Amino acid sequence: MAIKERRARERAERERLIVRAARELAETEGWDAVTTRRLAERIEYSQPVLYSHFSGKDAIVAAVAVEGCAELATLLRAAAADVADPREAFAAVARAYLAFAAANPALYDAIFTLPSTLPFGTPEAPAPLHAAFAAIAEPATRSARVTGHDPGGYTELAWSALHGMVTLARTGRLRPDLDRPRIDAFNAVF
Amino acid sequence: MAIKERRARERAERERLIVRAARELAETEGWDAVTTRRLAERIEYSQPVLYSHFSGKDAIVAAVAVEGCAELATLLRAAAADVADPREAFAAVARAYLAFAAANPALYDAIFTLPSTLPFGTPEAPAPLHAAFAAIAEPATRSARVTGHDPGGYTELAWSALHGMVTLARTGRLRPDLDRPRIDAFNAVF
DNA sequence: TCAGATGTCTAGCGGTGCTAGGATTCCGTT
DNA sequence: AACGGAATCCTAGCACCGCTAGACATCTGA
Repeated sequence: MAIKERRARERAERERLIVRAARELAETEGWDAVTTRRLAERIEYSQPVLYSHFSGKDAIVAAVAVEGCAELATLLRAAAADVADPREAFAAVARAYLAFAAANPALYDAIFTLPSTLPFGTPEAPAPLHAAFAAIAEPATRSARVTGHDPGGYTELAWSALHGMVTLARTGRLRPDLDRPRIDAFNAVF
Repeated sequence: MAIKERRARERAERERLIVRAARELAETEGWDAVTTRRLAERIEYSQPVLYSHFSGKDAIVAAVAVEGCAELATLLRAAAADVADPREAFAAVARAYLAFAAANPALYDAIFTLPSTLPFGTPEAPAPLHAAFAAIAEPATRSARVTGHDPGGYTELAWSALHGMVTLARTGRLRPDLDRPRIDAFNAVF
């Protein structure tokens, strides 16, 4: 029965290969360049193989997104780890969030902007999704308590502001020379 | 030479027809449903006719976006018109902004989220774009003066928050039951 | 050794944005 | 009134997309 195990191992390995290839291709040439044909060529298999691992292209993007969520969660947690003051901790998380988005634009898109079928608010969402949201929500909630705001609304508002900055800046709708003042305003306001 | 004028008039009329058809189709079935074939069928011409008016599909979307910008600008100006207090005026603008996005999701996408080739920050941007931004920026700046923040950063941050709320809510990433607290937090913070 | 399960590929479907080239209609001139 | 040329429009097709049916090879276990 060891043969079956080896097979399963090889399958899992190939699945990781697909996700990695999709991510790399997206990061270097953008998601538009991630087609099933190019992906298949990249992993040196034919197209249909992709569909034996994932239900479709969306599922591949979703897999990349989940992977990215896990990384984002650890990054945000690390940013907040050694900061005692709640507002300073949240500011550090915000900085880390923006840095992540700037460093991994395609990954960020996979998680937050591409029309995904990922169930976000629901309990059956993959664990990394919850982890990433918690890594934002917990520092935000602590900051809300200090500033005396409703934690839920405050958290989602702050997250919206971060997400809005990322997406508007990416499409050239925000002035780059206002990057600093914008973040200063964020820290002043939240 | 009146013939040439009539021709030009008919051409302009057909161009408006294309933009209107694209907008209606997008609003009823989403931008994915707006294909050049369906658009051509809708205006009762063949596909290539579209390309005699616009350089490509992107240009059609951009035309819809410009049209939407003009409407958004007038809406926002109307919202701020009769409110004396700067912070209350800005809150009214924010409400109008969110209402516009909720009422015209496809139009909002055309303006703010679809990968557009519209030159946003630059001076050569179409007038409606400047008008729409000004309709946000002016009340925001007045509010910033009252609250003692840097106008530029404050304006772009507030806009980012609004835009983030719209896009995250649309993709099911924000909890609908927190809609009110979120807006309350916005009003408390900005 | 051999039937059957498993895995993979080739070929193709209906769709996309976009365009070349021919047909048709209309215009200004003789 | 008739004609040559310009303007207009459509048919047909390109290369690409996501996705899948069915043939082919390979490997497994009796």
